[in-house]
Amino acid sequence: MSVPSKKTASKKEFILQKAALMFREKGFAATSMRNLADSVGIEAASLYNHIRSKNEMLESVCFAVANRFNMHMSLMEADHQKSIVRIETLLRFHINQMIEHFTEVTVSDREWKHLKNPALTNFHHQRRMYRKRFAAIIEKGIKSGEIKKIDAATAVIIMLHAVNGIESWHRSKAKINAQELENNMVLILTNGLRKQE
Amino acid sequence: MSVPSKKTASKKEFILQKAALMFREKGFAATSMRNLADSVGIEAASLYNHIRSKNEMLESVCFAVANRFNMHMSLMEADHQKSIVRIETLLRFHINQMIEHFTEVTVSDREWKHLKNPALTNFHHQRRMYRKRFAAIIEKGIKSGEIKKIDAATAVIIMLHAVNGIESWHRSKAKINAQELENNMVLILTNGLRKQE
DNA sequence: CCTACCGATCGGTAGG
DNA sequence: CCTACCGATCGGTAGG
Repeated sequence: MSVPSKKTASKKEFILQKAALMFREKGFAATSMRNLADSVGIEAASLYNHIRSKNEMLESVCFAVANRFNMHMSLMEADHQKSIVRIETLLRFHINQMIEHFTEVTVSDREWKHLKNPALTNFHHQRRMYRKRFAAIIEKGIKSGEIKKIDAATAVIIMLHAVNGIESWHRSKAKINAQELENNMVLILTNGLRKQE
Repeated sequence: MSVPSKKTASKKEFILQKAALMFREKGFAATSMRNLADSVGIEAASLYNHIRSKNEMLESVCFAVANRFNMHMSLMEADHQKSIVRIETLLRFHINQMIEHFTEVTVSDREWKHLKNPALTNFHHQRRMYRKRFAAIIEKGIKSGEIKKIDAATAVIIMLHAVNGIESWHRSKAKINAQELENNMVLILTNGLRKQE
């Protein structure tokens, strides 16, 4: 049968999950199809009944993540809010995505450079566009006087990278809960560390 | 001659520089000794007259970086200053290291998981200790009332990861200069985004 | 989903 | 610093 049954469809999902886990733990290049097959419980050759190539799996992960962020950005742009509220909403979305889809988001962020063209160029372009849209929101807040006069592009890269710190939180033992983490991050990034007199 | 001459010593440095560049661009696992040999201009086998193994080169890079950060932390602990000043000094040091030693610092941060034991355990331990010392400085500032009551561990991971954003700045075309970047980062991270009324 | 296998490439060594 | 080569492993295919 060339039409995939429900069973093979979910098996493909299972393989993609395992692949994402290994890509995060060992990196894309250091993950072999034989490693992956072992963790799935089949022979390496059998993987190719479900997926086309190692690279196709990376594409699945990266674009699934990119789509979610782009969708959210479009939603936010349509709903008119004060800039400071939008920035806080964006931050909270990034934090939530990092917690709820930890493996996928981390793989997408760290391993996308191993994509091949045309996926590589496409992904890179989406990434730059997303940051431009983020910077535009901050610039609007500067013009309206809600936000300090800072370099918007610098603010964006700080926000986006700071959120990656959740990786350390994720692995930590004595950790605060997710809600506290979120509130602490938003507070530090929007209001800073220094106590106001 | 078993004693290396000045010439072979500097050739080793040259190889290590090229290796660091490739580790950053393609990742450690995706860099082959033949790739590296090509960029150095010799045969792959000849590399082994200068270095012992691929992994040894990664160790050189990672521990050179770790040593610099640990040294600076010890210097700071000896020089008594207000917490907020210390945090700002730490931040500026991280930013400067990221700019001045961009390749090495990035490789150390992103590829250290490919180290083998005992180097892996050693490096991991140094990393955790560094973050603890950083957190202790923040906690002292909270107790003295200079710093907001936030989770110190969260503040540390935000700072350390935010600084990695310099990678994006480094690749950017229309970029602000290094001093502006530093000042913007320190301002945003210590005083936040929101304009005070 | 498996056995059997492909050509390519890997890190590294022997010997000069 | 090179030629020649090692065993191991890579992503992927043929054929059932």
